[in-house]
Amino acid sequence: MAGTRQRNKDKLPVIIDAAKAVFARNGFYNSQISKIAKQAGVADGTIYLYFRNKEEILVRLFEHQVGSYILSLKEQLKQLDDARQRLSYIVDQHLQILEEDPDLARVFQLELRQPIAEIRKGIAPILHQYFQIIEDTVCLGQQQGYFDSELSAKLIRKIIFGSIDEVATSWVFSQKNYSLTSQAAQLIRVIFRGISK
Amino acid sequence: MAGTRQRNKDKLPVIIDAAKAVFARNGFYNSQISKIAKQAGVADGTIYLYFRNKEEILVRLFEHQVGSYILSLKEQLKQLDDARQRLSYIVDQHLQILEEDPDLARVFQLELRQPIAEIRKGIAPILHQYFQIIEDTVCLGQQQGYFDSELSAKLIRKIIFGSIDEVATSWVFSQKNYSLTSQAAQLIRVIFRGISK
Amino acid sequence: MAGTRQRNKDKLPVIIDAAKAVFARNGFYNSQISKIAKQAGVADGTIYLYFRNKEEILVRLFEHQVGSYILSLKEQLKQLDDARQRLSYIVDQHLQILEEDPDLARVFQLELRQPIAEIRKGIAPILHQYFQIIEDTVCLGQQQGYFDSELSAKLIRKIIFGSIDEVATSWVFSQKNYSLTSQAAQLIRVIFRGISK
Amino acid sequence: MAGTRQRNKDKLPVIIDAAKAVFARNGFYNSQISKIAKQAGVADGTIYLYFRNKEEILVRLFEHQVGSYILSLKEQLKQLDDARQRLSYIVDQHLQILEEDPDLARVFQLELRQPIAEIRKGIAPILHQYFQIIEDTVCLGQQQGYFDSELSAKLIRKIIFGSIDEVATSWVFSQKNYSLTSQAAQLIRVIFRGISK
DNA sequence: TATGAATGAGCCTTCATTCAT
DNA sequence: CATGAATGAAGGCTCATTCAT
Repeated sequence: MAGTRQRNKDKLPVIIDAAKAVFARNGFYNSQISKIAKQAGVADGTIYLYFRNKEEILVRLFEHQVGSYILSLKEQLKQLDDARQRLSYIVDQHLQILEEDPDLARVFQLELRQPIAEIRKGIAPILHQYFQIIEDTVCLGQQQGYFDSELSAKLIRKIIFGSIDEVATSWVFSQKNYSLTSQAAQLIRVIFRGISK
Repeated sequence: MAGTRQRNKDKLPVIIDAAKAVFARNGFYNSQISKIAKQAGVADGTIYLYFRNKEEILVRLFEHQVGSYILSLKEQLKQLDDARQRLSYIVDQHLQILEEDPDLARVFQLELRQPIAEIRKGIAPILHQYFQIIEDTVCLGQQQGYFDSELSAKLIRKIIFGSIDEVATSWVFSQKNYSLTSQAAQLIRVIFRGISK
Repeated sequence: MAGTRQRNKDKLPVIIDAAKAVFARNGFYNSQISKIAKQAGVADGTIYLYFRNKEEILVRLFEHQVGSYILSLKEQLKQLDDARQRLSYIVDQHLQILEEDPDLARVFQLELRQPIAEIRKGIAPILHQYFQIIEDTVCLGQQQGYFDSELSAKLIRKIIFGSIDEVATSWVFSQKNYSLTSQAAQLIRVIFRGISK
Repeated sequence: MAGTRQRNKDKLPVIIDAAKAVFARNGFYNSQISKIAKQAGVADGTIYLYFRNKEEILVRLFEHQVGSYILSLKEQLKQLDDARQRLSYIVDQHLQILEEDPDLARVFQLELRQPIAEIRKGIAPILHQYFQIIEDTVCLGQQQGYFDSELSAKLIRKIIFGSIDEVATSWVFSQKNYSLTSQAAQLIRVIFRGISK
């Protein structure tokens, strides 16, 4: 008897957490629905009450985590007037979140890079929101006279995001025998120098 | 016509070119061996005379393109004494190669990001060679007194590669209605400022 | 709106009507229980308070419609003494009922032909009652000296039923741009000539 | 090691024969591809080298059997000048073919009645060819003055086909303890009387 | 070397049915 | 009686890989 039937519990977060763990451990391609269901303690079919298909699990996992993060990030940034402080905060938090949740880091830095149209399209809106926050912060810094106004804000965003992303990916591939956040200070220093007036 | 029958020629480069085109058009996951074989004008089984499996095609495609590039890159860098010139050259060439071959760009920036162990491991040695060239150049610049010696060369490499990579990926996703190499100058300027003494 | 919630009413006829419409529109195989439940305005589980399984819905739909028809048919036939009049009436009514209810026609002529043992067995008793009525009428006609007594009544029944059935099926497949009952007269004429003394 | 690989043998007729037997024994719905493959002595995947999907097997089985039958039927009919002889021949052969191959009879009379659009559409062209032959024969008989010209040839065809079909279906359902062809004579007599001038 | 027909393991998804509420 | 979330068995189909020719 595969467990008594659970009712009235919201299975959505349970499944998302299970998927995160399974994806991190096995990779998206090798994470069969049955594995995720088992990990979540639900039946295979139950997954499909919450998700249209396997790809959507990955997309919704991203939305779930990043969507709420963006909300709190926006809230926190309001507290800071100085664009340099804001940018610092963004980089710091980005690295900290990944370091605190290695499964999440693995899923974000590796599995989410699936070259599957449905996944890329599903992720795009949220990702672009995050890009926008960075670009807005850069623009603010330019208005405040801290950052070089001759540089394209979009290009700077690519440099910032690209740098963080590569630092994070290297850390995931490494044995994680060093702290990810410990790289934040130097990373921010280089970025600031690079884009300052 | 998807390729006339090739005879008595080495089929290896033909297959690699075919794979590049098919991967770029359909994505790795949706590029069946039979599609690649058809595009190359050979039988399905012939592919397996040259490659152990599908993953190896992607890896060898990478090795084929990047391996020879690294050789010529090393040659060119020897001609330049100034680490700043060398770094400039690296960034420039990186972007230029991708811009000149959109299929290659698509495969490198998207399809090669497969979270499949065999692919990642296969690519690693060559990729690390490329990373080493960048790090060596950074160290040289530090010795020459141009770059800040207090910064970790490895971290700087991550920033440089991460930035280029993100700029390239954005371009691939875009309608490519702007020049990729046109971004090189600003990108290099930011990097230089960021890591200069 | 696919049916407002019914309360305190016998849901059996509601479900049967819903099933008829859904079967006619989607075919038996593509008519999920959830579709029928939605159309009937009841919960999926409610269906199983009235029917053992999906097949039984089809069978009981048949019983429901044909069973009561047979009762009234027998009643009507009693009014007629002449076997020729009786047979005429049977053919007429058969076609008329189908023409008046296109959903019913579709279900009877197509969906009910499921090669599923449970369905065939469930339908058989009622269908055989109908066959018996036809055969009895034929026998009566033979006794009355109208029909050729050398012909097997059972064979004649097959010819009569087969003819009506094929005429009806053709009509269902057609765009129904002609009247089904308009074929009754000619059909009866051929049959009568065929079996008359 | 499921048997040594068979090469250069045309597996198409082998699969079709296997499908006929499996469909007859289990019904279309309960005839898994793996069952058909096993019966045919090929791998599951091999089926899909010859058929797009399960439905197509049924359709092509019909085409295979009826298509060639129609060719020979047309040939034979040419030998006969009298429309009455032709019609006799058609009915006779129809019943004889089914009686000689009980598996075929079961598939034709029961399994082929699947209310699945793809199957109905696939069968239609061939079936209509057969209908046409019957209608043409009826028309010829009308021109030759044997059959009543006031009757619609199409309606007569429905009566003829419907009658044969019902006789055949009854026989399939029966324990087959009587000869199907033995019914031909009476059936033809009734039809002739019914449609004669 | 080259072929391409054949293989068969593997998995996502559906949906009839159940049962705790 | 009624609900509808949860179940989980079942199977059609794909496609990387093999190997007799």
